[in-house]
Amino acid sequence: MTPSQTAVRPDDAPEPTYTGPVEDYLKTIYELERATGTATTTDIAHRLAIAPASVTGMVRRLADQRLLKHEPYRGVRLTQAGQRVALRTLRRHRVIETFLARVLGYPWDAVHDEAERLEHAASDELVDRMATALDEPTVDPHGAPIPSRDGTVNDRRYASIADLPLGQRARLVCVSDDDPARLRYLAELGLTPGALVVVLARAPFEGPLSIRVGDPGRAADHAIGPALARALLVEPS
Amino acid sequence: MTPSQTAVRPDDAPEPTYTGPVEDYLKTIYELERATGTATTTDIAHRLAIAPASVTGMVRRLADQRLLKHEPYRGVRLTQAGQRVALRTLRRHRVIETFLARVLGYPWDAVHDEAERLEHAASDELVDRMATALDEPTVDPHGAPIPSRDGTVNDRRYASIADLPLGQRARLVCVSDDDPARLRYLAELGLTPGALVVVLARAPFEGPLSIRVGDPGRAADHAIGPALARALLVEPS
DNA sequence: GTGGCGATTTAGCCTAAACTAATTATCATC
DNA sequence: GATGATAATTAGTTTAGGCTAAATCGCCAC
Ligand SMILES: [Mn+2]
Ligand SMILES: [Mn+2]
Ligand SMILES: [Mn+2]
Ligand SMILES: [Mn+2]
Repeated sequence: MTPSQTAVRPDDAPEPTYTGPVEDYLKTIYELERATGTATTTDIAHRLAIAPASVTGMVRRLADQRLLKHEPYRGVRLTQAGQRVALRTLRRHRVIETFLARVLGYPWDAVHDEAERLEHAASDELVDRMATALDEPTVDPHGAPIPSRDGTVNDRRYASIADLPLGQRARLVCVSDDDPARLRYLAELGLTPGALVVVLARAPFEGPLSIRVGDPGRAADHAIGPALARALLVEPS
Repeated sequence: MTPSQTAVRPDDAPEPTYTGPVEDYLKTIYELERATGTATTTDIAHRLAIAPASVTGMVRRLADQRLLKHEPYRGVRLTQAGQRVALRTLRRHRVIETFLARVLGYPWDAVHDEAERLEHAASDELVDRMATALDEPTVDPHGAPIPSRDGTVNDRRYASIADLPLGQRARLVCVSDDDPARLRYLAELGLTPGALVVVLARAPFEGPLSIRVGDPGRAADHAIGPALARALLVEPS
């Protein structure tokens, strides 16, 4: 667990405020860049559920504000300034999710949608107070790392359970959080962060995986599809 | 303390969602109507810190949506539907203020600005969870009544300390919440909801009031201006 | 009743952020 | 090296919610 610097703040200028849509674009681009190297127009459009032409328009505005660089027909890359805004928004989102789950008893499949709106309305002051009340949490309810106040984040890459060698014991680290129904299903299977998992068998041709979930004695076996498997990140143990 | 019906919900239709600006207009109009009978263009503009011409435009849109009736050059009145939205927003605002103060330790002069934004992003679900966690509070940190889930509110009128007879003992019920500096000053003077107050003297020609604040033994005397006095609501006791 | 003045509305403009339809660029394939 | 298929951009439109400047209304004083 080596937290590594991914963005620095160059000075103490009072960070300007951005609109909700702008924060969501930057957050999405940050995650796409991290996942696939560069963020393309279509990917961004798909994630935000808007038309590709709309993305082109917003990307031009964000480039004007030096929040990203746009290579037409190629993709976009966040600047340091853009990354800073993205990480601040990601911190808000994840601190809020954690607060809703731990303090207000929200089920883990309901926190994401609520946080998706609150992240744009909550002040840094509020988010910091929540973080303090939670004793400075480092991961959100789905296992995603929470960036620190000063914009550093644990950006360690984990393997997906889809790539885990047969028989290798591992801990579930993180699950993707955007589909409530999927999250409810995962909880039913005991697939929450920290759970012990082993892959028993993997069927060929994009077939299902047989997995054993849970600590010895209370383990249960399940079969999951390859798409679901790719959304589960694990750490061998 | 007789809670009286100020709005009813006619059916169980899923209340549509409104934009932040719309909610703020309706909330402001509700309060102006309550305070002065009718809400005028200039009053609304002044409260929301926007140009009167902008208010005329928005009022037309709100009238189109049957949220209020507009008599040109005369003023506006909320419809039942408009009142319902106003009270729901007011409930959110006040529950959020109370939560910030009691659970997260916010000072009472900082909760209003934060709630002014969060009230538009928080779901009813979240607000109800906050209210439950607070054991269904009935007043916010400034003493204003919190509308219930079903849209009823204690709309009892209180006298201002400016109108209190000399020597009459009274309890401070509610202070206006929009000026942080004023709130900090009131706290310094011990003028928080529940405080015992007596008017000792009142200078003529809009002069200052001499008041005694606090329970016998720990009481202190202060002089306050008439404008400040009008912002302090009391209940004789 | 007429003037004047403050309150209000109208007219015209702007920005953000979305859309659809049409055009253009890139790239793999023949 | 020409050709589609796919991705991306451009062009033009829409809606919400602001703005300023100009016109108009309501009402009080004379
Ligand atoms: Mn989330
Ligand atoms: Mn969001
Ligand atoms: Mn308030
Ligand atoms: Mn507000």
